[in-house]
Amino acid sequence: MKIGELVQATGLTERMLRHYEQLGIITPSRSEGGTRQYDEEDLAVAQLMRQLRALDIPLETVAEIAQERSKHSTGNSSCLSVGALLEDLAEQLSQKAERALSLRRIIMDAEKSVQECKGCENLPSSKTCPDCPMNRMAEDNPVAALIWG
Amino acid sequence: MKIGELVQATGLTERMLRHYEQLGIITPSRSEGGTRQYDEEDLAVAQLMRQLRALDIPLETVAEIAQERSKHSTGNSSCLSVGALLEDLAEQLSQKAERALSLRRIIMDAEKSVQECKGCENLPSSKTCPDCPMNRMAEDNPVAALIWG
DNA sequence: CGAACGCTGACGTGGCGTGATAGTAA
DNA sequence: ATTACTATCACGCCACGTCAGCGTTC
Repeated sequence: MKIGELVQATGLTERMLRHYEQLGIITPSRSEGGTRQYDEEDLAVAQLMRQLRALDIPLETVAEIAQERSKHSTGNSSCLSVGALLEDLAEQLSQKAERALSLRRIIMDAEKSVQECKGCENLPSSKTCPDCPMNRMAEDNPVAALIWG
Repeated sequence: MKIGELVQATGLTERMLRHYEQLGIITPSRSEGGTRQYDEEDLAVAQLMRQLRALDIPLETVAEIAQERSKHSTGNSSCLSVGALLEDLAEQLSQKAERALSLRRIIMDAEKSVQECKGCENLPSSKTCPDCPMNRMAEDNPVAALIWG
């Protein structure tokens, strides 16, 4: 498929696809005339890029992984290097997932507390609503502190 | 505590803390002379910021949450708005966690496949190692396609 | 009183794109 | 006629870094 079709299929822009190519991430073959010819694997990688970008994985990180294999002359040595890069990335993703979930808990706890202000007609601040449950919540929930600060 | 102590305690920089203040995220009191005085809640929020930034949550998103309460004159109305913002963020975090974990699976699958090249002395590419398991893997694992492309 | 620390304000930087334009080729 | 190519330059956003020049704190 040509670049326009890939744009349709992925929602990426031509600019992005060419940029990724410059970084060695997607390397389509070319027609006689120089037109990029993307295959199914290129499509899969392009879609992968959307996921990676949605997770704010830097293009450089991806580029390193994409290029590592070709820096080696044996399967054995490339396997070791590439494996290390993949493990790194997997570890980062684990941490992100963990962080996201733990933060989510904190946010939902804070939200529960916020809901208790339903129906309250006081001006919401520690001075104008001294008995508000938010006052205590802000002491041990940072998100509550953020809101209430 | 003064800004220097907060820097020690959080690993953030002075610049970041002042920036967060400009956005209304952390609002320490001031001494007579104008020096920022951070309390325990400010510390908690500063630490929260590290988590949020590690997850690439835009400062603007955090700033909106931090400032929403003060835009309302009753607990009831602020509760509704702030609650909605918190739910949004919680939802985003859920999605991030999901994405991260699903991507992690794909990466680890690819890595498993990569490990099979241990001990291989061929030049690692589809042409020079036609029977390599990577050839099949690249067809249904986008990360494998990225490496092998 | 002086060294260390803090303040504001303004400008610079790096990552990640976006867009525009121009001229050519498929 | 439409689409794609190279190349280049500018622009913009975000989250800071950096520096100058001056005020505060201990």
